[in-house]
Amino acid sequence: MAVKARKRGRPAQDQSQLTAELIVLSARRLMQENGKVPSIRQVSSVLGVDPMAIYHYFSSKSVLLEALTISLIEDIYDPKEGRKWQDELEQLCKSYLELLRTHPGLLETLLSIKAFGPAQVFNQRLAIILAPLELSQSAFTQAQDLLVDYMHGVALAIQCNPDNLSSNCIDGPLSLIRLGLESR
Amino acid sequence: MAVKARKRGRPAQDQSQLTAELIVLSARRLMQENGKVPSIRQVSSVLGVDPMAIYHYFSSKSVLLEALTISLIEDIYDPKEGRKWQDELEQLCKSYLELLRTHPGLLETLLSIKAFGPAQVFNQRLAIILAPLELSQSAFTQAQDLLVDYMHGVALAIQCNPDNLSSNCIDGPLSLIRLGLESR
DNA sequence: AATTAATATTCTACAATGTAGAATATATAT
DNA sequence: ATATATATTCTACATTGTAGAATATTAATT
Repeated sequence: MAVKARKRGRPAQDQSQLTAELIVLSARRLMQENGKVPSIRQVSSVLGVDPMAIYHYFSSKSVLLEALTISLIEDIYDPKEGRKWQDELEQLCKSYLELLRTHPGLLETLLSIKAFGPAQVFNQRLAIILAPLELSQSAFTQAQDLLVDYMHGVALAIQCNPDNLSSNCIDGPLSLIRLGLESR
Repeated sequence: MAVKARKRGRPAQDQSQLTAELIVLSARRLMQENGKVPSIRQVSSVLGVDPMAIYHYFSSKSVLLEALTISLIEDIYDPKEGRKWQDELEQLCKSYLELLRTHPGLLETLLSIKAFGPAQVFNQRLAIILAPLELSQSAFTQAQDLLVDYMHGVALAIQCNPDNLSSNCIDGPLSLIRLGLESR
């Protein structure tokens, strides 16, 4: 039997309602399954709904992708007090990378976000981790800029070469950065 | 008067002939003018030719973009002997960035290229520049991996935020990397 | 010179995509 | 009871990459 086609117009209360969260969740799952940004039609299809229904909740696809991207924040490693900053740094970086690796195609969205997104959270937590080093303002900013852009570069490389590259490829470069930081 | 529509079939000898180079050149110019990867139809339009004519020279759009990307190699800074490695490094990085900044949308193509592309040239010239430092094999690879991926990350950031960012944003991070290298 | 094959091109057409705008059915407010 | 707001489907369009066929010119073969 075919899935019963929904009627036109606002659905009755017993009918399942669409929500922004549901849409983001479906898009996110599709993204992880297929390794790429899904089309609006694909998202609407798994929700059993007309493509245009999505636009009641998100004014455009890029707005939906922004919401999706912001929802990834919760998966970023949250540093604990009183551990070696070197280890914390590695964990933060790898969780961030893992996030981007498992959600390919979001980099450009992420970098275009004006609001408080994953990149800002990364920077914020990086600040906490590097605090014990008591770097000068400028030295800290240098490290921050270097690290976050390096992460994005690696994420892109992994995205374009998923088979040859893993998150471990940052180990060497990270140790070089640590060296630079320690010699301040 | 309208541009006289070309006849179907192979053109006579006096007619201007299409070439792979001409196509790449047109695509490249369009890319710089419009700040994004052109559609096949746009390219064919400035060449006064049917879209499908392009496919006689390139089997797919991505193959054309690869050719375009490889043609950018000639714009990468070629380091001179006997200068300070720090200055040469900066020049190499900035020329590479400039290249990517003026040809937005090629990053993914660039990173997918199996053949000898701009990224390989960057790495090669980096090796020449860093030679005087006499780094260990592993230290050198670390620096190489860090730098090239950092460049790509910055390029992406600039691409997503062309108004707020310039090539100078690498100055701080570069000095941190130099510090790491000098302490080897 | 005649015929055949290769080459360079246009033409037609299709599927996928984002999304504008209208129609419609239900819920809520007045 | 009526009007307005809300949530949805329907229809339609422009853009894009590109497959496949038709066609005109050139080059190779007989």
